[in-house]
Order: sequence, then C-alpha cells, then structure tokens
Amino acid sequence: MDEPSNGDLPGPGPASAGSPECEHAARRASIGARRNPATEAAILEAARGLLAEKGYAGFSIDEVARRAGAGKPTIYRWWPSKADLFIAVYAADKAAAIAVPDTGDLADDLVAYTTNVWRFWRESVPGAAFRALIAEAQATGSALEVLREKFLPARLCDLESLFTHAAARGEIAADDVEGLLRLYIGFHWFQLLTGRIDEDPALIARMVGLIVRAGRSGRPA
Amino acid sequence: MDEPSNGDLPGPGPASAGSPECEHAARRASIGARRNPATEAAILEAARGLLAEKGYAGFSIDEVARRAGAGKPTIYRWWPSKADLFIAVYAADKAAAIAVPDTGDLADDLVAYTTNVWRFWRESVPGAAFRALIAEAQATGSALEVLREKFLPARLCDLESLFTHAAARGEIAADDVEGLLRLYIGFHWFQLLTGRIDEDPALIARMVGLIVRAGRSGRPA
DNA sequence: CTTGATCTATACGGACCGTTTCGTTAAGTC
DNA sequence: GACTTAACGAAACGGTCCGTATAGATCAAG
Repeated sequence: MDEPSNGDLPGPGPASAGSPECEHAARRASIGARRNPATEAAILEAARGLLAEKGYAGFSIDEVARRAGAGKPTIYRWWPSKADLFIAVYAADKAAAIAVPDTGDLADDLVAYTTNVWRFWRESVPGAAFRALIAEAQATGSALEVLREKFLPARLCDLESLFTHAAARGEIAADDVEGLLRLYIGFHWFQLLTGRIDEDPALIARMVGLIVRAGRSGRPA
Repeated sequence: MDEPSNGDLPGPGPASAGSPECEHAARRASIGARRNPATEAAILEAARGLLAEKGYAGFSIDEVARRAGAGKPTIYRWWPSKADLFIAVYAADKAAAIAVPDTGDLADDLVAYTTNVWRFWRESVPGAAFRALIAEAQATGSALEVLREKFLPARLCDLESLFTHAAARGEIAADDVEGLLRLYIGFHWFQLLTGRIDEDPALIARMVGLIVRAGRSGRPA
C-alpha cells in the first residue's frame, strides 16, 4: 500500500490550554508528527472485521472509526476512498496467501492454483474485500481506475506466469497467453460475483480442461 | 401517454389551493384500484434518465421519485429493491434490442452477437443498469439472488442457443456447451466491469477464436 | 354506497457522508 | 529548553438517502 504522504494539511487549531484529563489508558494519542502504527493496525483490523461481518453493504467509515476507536479524519487522511481501504485489507492478507504451483503441466497447475485462490476468497476476508472493490468500481470512476491500473495487474501476474511458463514449455501458443488469461480471469470473476466459488471441485477441473484445450489446439504444429 | 385528467385538474394540493393553470405538469392521481400505467412509465423513464446521467453511485429512490413526480411509496410498492428497478430498466430496452444471428457457423454467430451486445451495453442505458445490478448484488444478498435466479437465466438463453445449435451441427461437443457458455459469459462480465467494452473489435474475434477452438477440439472424433 | 387498492405529498427517525473545529500529544528542529 | 510541525480522538456540521408511516383524494368493483 502506498503512502499518500502529502504534506498538504491544514494547520492544527490554535493552541489553548485546559481540559478534563481523566481518561482510560486505552486512548491512542498522537505519537508526534508521524503516523502511529498502532492506529493504522487498529483501523485495518476494524475494516477487516466489519467487512467480514457485514459485507459491502454494511461497510461504513463511521463504523470503522467507532470500532477502531479512531477519528474519521484519521481514516480519510490515509485512505481517501473506500476502495483504498479495501485494497489495503486485501493486501494485508495476501502476504501469507497463495502458493503458485509449477508442476510442469498447465492443467495441474491451474487446478491447484484455482483451488487455492477460491479457498482464499471463500475462507478469509479478502474475498469480501475483492467483491466490495469491484462493486465500488461500478459506483465511482476513481475506484474503477484504481481497480484496473493498480489492483488488477498485481493480482494477475501470478496467473500470467503459469500461462507464460506453459507457453515456454510449448504447451500452448505464446500468442494465446493473453486471451486465455483474460478468459480464465473472467470465469473467476463470474463465479465470485454470482456467489459460486464453493461449487463442485469437478467444475474447476472441467473448466481448466477447456482452457488448456483451447491453448493446446492453437499451438504451431 | 394518456393523461386521464389533464382537462379539469381536480385541485392540485390542498382543496383551496388555486392557480391550476400555472402548474406545468399535471398531477397523476390514482386511477382507482389498479396500477396507473402513466405512473409506471414516468418512474421507469426517470430511473432510466437518472441511471444514464449519474450512474450507480448517483442513483437514489428519492431522486427517481422527484423526477417522476411520484411518491416514494408508489415506487417501493412495485419495485421493492433497487435491483428490481434496474432489471425493469434493462428489460424495457431489451425488447427492441439484440438480434440473434444464425449463420450456421459458431464463430461468425458469436462475433456478430457479441458485437451487438457490446454496442447495446455501450450506447444505451441498459449497460449501466447491468453494471448497477451486479454492483448491487455484491451489496445485498437478495439482489444477488435476483440476479442469479431471475435475471441471468433470461439473459443467457440467447447465447446458449448459439452454442446448442452449434453442438447440434456437430461443431462442438454437447458436453462442453455449459462450460463454454460460462467461460464466455465470464469474459463478457470482465470486460464490462472493467470498463472495456469499447476495445478493438479484433479482440472479439480473437476471443471467439479461442472459445470455438476449445469447443472444436473437444468433439468426439 | 361501501370497500379497497392506488395515487401524491409530507414527515419521521436513523444512518452515513465528507469536512471542519478543537484541544492534546509528542517527535523534530534550533 | 522553546518552538514548530503534524497526527491524534472527539464532536459536530449540513447534507443526502434510506425505508416506513400517515393522510387525504381518486376511482373501479361489488
């Protein structure tokens, strides 16, 4: 996640003294003129939990702020849009995420990889974050841009490497890599967006079979 | 559009309020214990216009009611959710919509059909309605159900007939029809949701080529 | 004439938005 | 040590939208 880090903030209010100070120790005050990691963690964790519980519909900045015990301005300072927050949540889990198999057989690799990704989407928060991001992208143009220019390329490179490796081995035609990739990604989206990522594993094998066949029959003889 | 009572104007607003001649829009009163077609048309037209202008983000029931000169309860009575309204808007235009080619060649048919559909999505409101419906389906579970159980099957049958006809001709294996259909629909969605339905027509031909090849190589020899 | 469904209009309580103000805290700088 | 700078939580702003409730008017059907 990139840091906006624009030093273009309106100055703090004029200083004055005197206040009731009998608060619990739980409050996370500023740690000075820099970002408080505890605050960031609390916000991301709150966003994560809220997304897991309520999904896209029930996701609000107000509620994230409440849960995190954070101020809304703090959230808006670093994640100017919901899309940014969704991406951050996705990225936080993505680290410990998905193994990219390389067995030397495209079909086997695709089945293994797809099974992993679907489980990742199904069993953890990022699936909800991904769906939310796509939905948000249909609402606001800036979210669409973020999705297309920033999120998508990063997400695709693993899958792309599967296809390019297969092309290097001669399993499929190099010219078809991009088309096959797009076809397969589309299938992923379709399943995710219609709530069908928990279907029969045999479906994965069948669809992978189609993809591989398409690529194989396009090889230069 | 039939104006049931535009001549005598039975007192707009409270009984004493005068100057009916100054009113530019005739108030649509009830026409009795049945649905007023003029009201329905006005609401759908307002929804259509609003969707075209503002897209999913700027779409609100309040604004539709304002534009249609209708009461919110009237809208909620017939279209309990936004999803229902989106579907109605889509269906209203779909009538005069998309020809289903049948040239006897699957690739030609798919290219022609896809070109038509993409133009339909691009140049008219239903594309926005479709995107909005998908987005809404990520937010609320009921919208997802409507999308999956009601909207999708109706939209898919045209495309499905292309594949089943091709299977009947022996162009592709009958077993692959459903998989190919899902693959191709997924591609459609991916392009639509990432704002790429205006890309190079050559893309369509290339992707259709992949699909047809996958089906062809799966035929029983 | 009564019943019942449909219409517009308005108001409601509540949630959320994105921003602003306020006073506090502490790191960085001189 | 004093001053500057920026991040912090809390609260409140005006505004929009939600979905529902209420009220009075209209008209078809029984």
